[in-house]
Amino acid sequence: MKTDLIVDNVSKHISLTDEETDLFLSLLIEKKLAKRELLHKVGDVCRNSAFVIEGALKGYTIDNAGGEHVLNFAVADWWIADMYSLFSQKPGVLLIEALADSTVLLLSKENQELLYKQNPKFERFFRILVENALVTNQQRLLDNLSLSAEQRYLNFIKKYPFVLNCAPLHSIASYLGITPEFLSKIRRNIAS
Amino acid sequence: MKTDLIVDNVSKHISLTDEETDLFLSLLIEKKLAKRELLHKVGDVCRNSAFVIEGALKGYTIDNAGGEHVLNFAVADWWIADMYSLFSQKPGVLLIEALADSTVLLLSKENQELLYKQNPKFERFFRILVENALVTNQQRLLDNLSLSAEQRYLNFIKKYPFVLNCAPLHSIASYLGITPEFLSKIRRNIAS
DNA sequence: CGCGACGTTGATTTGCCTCAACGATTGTGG
DNA sequence: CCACAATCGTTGAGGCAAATCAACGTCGCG
Repeated sequence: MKTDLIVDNVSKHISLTDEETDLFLSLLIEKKLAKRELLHKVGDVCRNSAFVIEGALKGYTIDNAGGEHVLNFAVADWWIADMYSLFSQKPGVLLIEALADSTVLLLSKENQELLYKQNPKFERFFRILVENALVTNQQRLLDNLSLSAEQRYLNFIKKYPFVLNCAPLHSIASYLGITPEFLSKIRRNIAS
Repeated sequence: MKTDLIVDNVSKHISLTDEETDLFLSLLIEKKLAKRELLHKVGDVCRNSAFVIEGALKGYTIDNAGGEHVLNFAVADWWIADMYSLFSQKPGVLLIEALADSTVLLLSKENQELLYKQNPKFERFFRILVENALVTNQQRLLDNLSLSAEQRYLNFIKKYPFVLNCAPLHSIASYLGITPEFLSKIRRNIAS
């Protein structure tokens, strides 16, 4: 199991002894996903956080009219889950799907709670993780309220250039809150 | 100092002994704000979380064109801060302003860190607080991506009816991502 | 090979914005 | 306690950003 990435990820916010690292790693399960495979679907209770080792995923909803709305992407070194469902243990509202063949490490809700009990450091780590996610989300909300579609797209490719390589354009359009057709027109304008 | 409200708020997520409650309360500072007074402004480093005892506040940005964009409201029993600045201790991006004469309890960043060190329960409490804020934010993002302005307004008055009483309509319009004029027209349609 | 997913283009429509103007409140200095 | 200004909510006319609809070429894949 490739564990360097996740150990580094955790070590960015808390420092672990060798024993703590071993405990943490012992609670993870590796899972491979084929392109288009679902990690989570609407109505299921989300039992795991997923840390991406390789590949890419998207979290999204489907509205009454069948339209897809992308809440987030996740690539290597990112965490993803249906957080509403994970935190509340109620049926989830998201689909989480692999955009390419991917490998993730799963940490179950029970093991996460176990970590919290065993060592407050882990509670600290996940607090910081969620804090950062919240700030990123707030900034995205403000961007959606204040910027044009073209400015949002330019922000996006500056902030997440690597996502351009693994996510189809219509998913990026959905993430930005516009139609694929309009994104196509934006890209034409920028190119010229 | 009126402390029942905040003790209840904390007790929703963790259970405290009398000593822990006393410690927590001893770290709070009461602050009164007049209508239009700022709790935080752009460029300042945010040094406190604020818990609202009475009144109402809004957190917002001002764009290059002078337009106001409301990120969030806070009424009694809610927490508010420039979270980007609070977490990173870098200069903030938000204005936080009292919509009416208000009373808040301030918990400084240092005291918050002190609580974390003294007792992991508090780290747990704030983790859960941020988790809930994140989920609410994600839902709002999805609503903005998938619903019409009218549907967002109807959602808003259903979810936060009490905010209608204390926030001016142009701030609510800004929160919803529309102009005051258009909100006015939506309200006319709904009334008929 | 043939089908479905993807990205693009053009024509048309629409949800929401801009601008300008108007009463009704609120609040504030003289 | 009044006069005047500022804020607030609303209305209508006109405009624009982005959606919708329909069509087409390309590619990867079963």
